[in-house]
Amino acid sequence: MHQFSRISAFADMSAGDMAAIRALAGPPAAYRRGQSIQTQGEAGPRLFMLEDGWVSASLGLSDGGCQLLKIHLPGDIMGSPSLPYTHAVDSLTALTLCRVRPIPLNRIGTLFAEKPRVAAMLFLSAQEERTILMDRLTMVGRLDARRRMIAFLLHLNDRLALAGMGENGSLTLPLSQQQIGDLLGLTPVHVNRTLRGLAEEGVIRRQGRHIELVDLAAMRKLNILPQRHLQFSPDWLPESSNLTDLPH
Amino acid sequence: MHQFSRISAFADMSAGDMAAIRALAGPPAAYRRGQSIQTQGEAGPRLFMLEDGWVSASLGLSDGGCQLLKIHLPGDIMGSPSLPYTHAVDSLTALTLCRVRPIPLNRIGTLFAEKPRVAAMLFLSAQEERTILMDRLTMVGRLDARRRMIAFLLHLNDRLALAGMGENGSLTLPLSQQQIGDLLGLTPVHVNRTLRGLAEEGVIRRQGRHIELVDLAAMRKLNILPQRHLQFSPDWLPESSNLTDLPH
DNA sequence: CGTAAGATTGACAAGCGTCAAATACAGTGG
DNA sequence: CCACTGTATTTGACGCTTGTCAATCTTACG
Repeated sequence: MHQFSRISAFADMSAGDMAAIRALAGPPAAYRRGQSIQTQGEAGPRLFMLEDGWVSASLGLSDGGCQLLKIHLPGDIMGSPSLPYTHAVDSLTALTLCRVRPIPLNRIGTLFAEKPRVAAMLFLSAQEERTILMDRLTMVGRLDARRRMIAFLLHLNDRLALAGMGENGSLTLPLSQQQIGDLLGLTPVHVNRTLRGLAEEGVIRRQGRHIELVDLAAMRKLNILPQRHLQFSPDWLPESSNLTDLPH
Repeated sequence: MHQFSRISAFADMSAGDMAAIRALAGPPAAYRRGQSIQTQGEAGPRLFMLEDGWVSASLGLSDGGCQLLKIHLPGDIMGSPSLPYTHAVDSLTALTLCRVRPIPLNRIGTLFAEKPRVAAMLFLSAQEERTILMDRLTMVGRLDARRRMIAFLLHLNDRLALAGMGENGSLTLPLSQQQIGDLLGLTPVHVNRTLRGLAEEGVIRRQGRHIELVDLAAMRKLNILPQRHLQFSPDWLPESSNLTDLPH
């Protein structure tokens, strides 16, 4: 009940629809910080639901480089980009101690057959992720380091707030500066410089990996990316099938 | 018949499934080069199928910057990233004279209700686009200008080859160097320098906007991004509903 | 207490952006 | 057919953001 109220992607879903998604997943497995859940290139895509903790999705390059593609928070479905491929396209790594539930692929098939409305919302969720990546691409392609950092901190802050994790304007990252660099397309050294700069200007305060966004309003004004407004239950969605739609 | 044999995303679809997608779209409208099909921020998402010509999807920044998100080729569905939102997230602009067919949204709803297999392939198609964006993000975040250009040229060459448009190793871009820069996260000046460099090294040959990839093998060796292998009809997909599944 | 990983800092180099001017090119109207 | 005009391409000079290298310091943890 608790962690599913904070799935941003499914914010608009009915209790029954949420139960349908939740029912897909198997029993949870635990991973320690740094442990690999899925390795890029491994055969056969797998699906997961993140029950608790933080997970990174990343793409490794043959020259040793690494790009962090997404920070997964509880409630996220992980592994879906690999579904149309023969091998896993990204690596999933536990950023904190976390619990992960596998989702058997054939249940996705029956979901499409039996619960068209939930399937459509899964489709919409994929499109939302696509838009988030479009924003990320724009951020890395057209913004300088300072603006990238601000956009990143704001985005994560909003996601955490929406998920009910941690108070607004205050976050503790389970990421090294190396990893923040891999996320933003910067070197760890420059991440450090950028953070120091923001702190010296008084835009943020920090101690260790804890960061406080001092002047949220000023930061939002510096954020060039357009605002997005979710409308997650459009009127063209198919009706709920009323068979197994009741919670519990 | 013709242009649908070149939809990479639906390469594995049965004739019946293809017909189901095709049947969604309305009559085509024509757009001249530079004309806007959809404007970022406009109310109410719309869906399109590109019948003929090239279209760019782009995201404008409030400081005047612009990021090209995707080059759409014939057969592509356009506008889907905006579906979960109240307003269009990207702009669609004709790069060449092109024909575009609108897809009424409610038909997507009935598609999910009546053709679960086709709906699932639509879902897979969204995941494929997501993976392509993940590759783009990695490219812009971790590769220098030279490698970005090579990866771009290779990617486009492969897409065109797969679509049966133009011979392998030879392409004519309907993009200005400004637009290539917006695609790769570079300035037009640096795009020019990079292209000149590649030409001087003999990796490519060019006259105007026509580019020949002289040494495809060498270029592929320089391409750091991992290769992807589509498996677009996994065994967990739901069965075709056998009502209107026959071609014609 | 010792060790390893991460954070911080400085000096330096380089890739890319910025500015500006020159050239080529396409479309238009006379 | 040609001058005219705006747009895209090309090129050079210069500067700044960011990357690279390397040393030091801090922190976490066994």
